[in-house]
Amino acid sequence: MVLINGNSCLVCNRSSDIFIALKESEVEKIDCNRVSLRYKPGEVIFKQGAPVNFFACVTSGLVKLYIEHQNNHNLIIGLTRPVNYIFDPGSFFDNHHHLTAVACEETTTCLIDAKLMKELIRTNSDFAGEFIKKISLQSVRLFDRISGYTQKHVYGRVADTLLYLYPGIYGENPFNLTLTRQDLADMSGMTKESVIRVMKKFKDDEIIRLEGNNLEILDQEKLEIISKKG
Amino acid sequence: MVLINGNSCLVCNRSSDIFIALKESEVEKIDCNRVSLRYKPGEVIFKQGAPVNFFACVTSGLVKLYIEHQNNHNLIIGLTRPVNYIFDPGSFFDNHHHLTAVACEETTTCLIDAKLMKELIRTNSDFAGEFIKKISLQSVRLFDRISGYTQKHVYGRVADTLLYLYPGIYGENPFNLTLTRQDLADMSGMTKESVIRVMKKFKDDEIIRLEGNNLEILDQEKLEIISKKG
DNA sequence: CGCGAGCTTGACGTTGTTCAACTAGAGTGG
DNA sequence: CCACTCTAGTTGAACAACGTCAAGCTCGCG
Repeated sequence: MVLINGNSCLVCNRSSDIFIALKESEVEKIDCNRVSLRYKPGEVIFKQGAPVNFFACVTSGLVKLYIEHQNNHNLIIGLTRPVNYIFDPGSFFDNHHHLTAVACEETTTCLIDAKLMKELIRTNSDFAGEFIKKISLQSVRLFDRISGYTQKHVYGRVADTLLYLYPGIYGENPFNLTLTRQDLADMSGMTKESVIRVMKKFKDDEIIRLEGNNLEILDQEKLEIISKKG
Repeated sequence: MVLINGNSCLVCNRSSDIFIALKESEVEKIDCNRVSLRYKPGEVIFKQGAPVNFFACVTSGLVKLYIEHQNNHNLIIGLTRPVNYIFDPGSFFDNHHHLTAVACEETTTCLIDAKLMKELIRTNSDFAGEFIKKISLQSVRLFDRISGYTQKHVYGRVADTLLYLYPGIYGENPFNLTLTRQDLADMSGMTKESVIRVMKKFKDDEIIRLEGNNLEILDQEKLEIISKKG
């Protein structure tokens, strides 16, 4: 990873939306206590179990957040696209990460000293409110996704994952899939072989078009039906 | 449900621990804006999809929180024992419940006007901080449980559930199981038939003692091994 | 050119669901 | 006080879904 501290937070058009709750003097404080870094695909931003030293704000690229499991079977609980802070609930709970964050593409993040963020939360209740909203949003999304893990069959789960990818993560429709098949499996709670088989079925049924890593959702409506039916 | 408004919050020994962040005048405000109700087993406290009108604090009994699913297959994401607020992230996100809360035993709750709570969060940043901590704690617990849903086999999942019940939910060891087999299934992401079969195996292996709804954990250590191994 | 990582495919076996039948106990009404 | 109904729990058999394993493929890179 490479240090690339650029513009001040005050003029950065990549600043997070939770900053609206901050006064200019507070943003300046953040500017003085941040580091901007560049990560290559596969590089770890923070690791489950490690103490929380900073808050990371993704300013470009794509980051996967997952729970590590013994036998290489991780569970990806979400992806973070710019511009967004990575909200690991462990930051507030026991000061240890409960998630691992890894760059999936060439990614840049701003790291901000955790003590400063916590102080701002303690002193600025509007900012605290924004934080509560963000954490809640993440929980709600998690609810939506996990209810599928146990209840739905593989087709429904892959459909869920594809609908999460577009339009949520990749904004355009054919898009270049920067996640591996294993990542898709870890997002859906299944094996990569099953992902491949389901995707092949979707391709045969002309629900998607897939060539290598170029993926196009052809029939979003049908995907939604499959997602609902399980 | 029956109205049973009792003592003032100021002298109630059942007040939630997040109240430590409140000034006396703020607690008094809450006291004026609350209702205490009694629920019978099976009664709904709030329902997924409904607007958030109040915050519920469980003062006695046991409450299950679940995500509703089409075909009667719910997913219980947690249980709430007194004295604790029920933290539905929807309260902060879009003002609609994303969970259903149902009493499992004879249960009493204090309902507090949502507007007041939100105002206190907005004006008292210590209180907001306590809220963030609570929501985070809930998320972390959820992480621990959901990672098991997709990765573990039925034995590991039931072991998880039993270890969550004791000592977390039922404080004493033999205990009277007030949850149904279906509830255990909904907590473990499986069918009630499978729960019964697994529990029978545990019984045969003398890991638990089970007579009707009287359950004793005989070998907690072995349960932990099964939980880890999956 | 050869190596390795990621992807794909097929055969096979296990796990856990489904379905159906049966039991036990609690509540109800004659 | 006894039939009745209803719900929760239990058991067994059959089947399908999905994971496992093993082999082969593709493509980028040294």
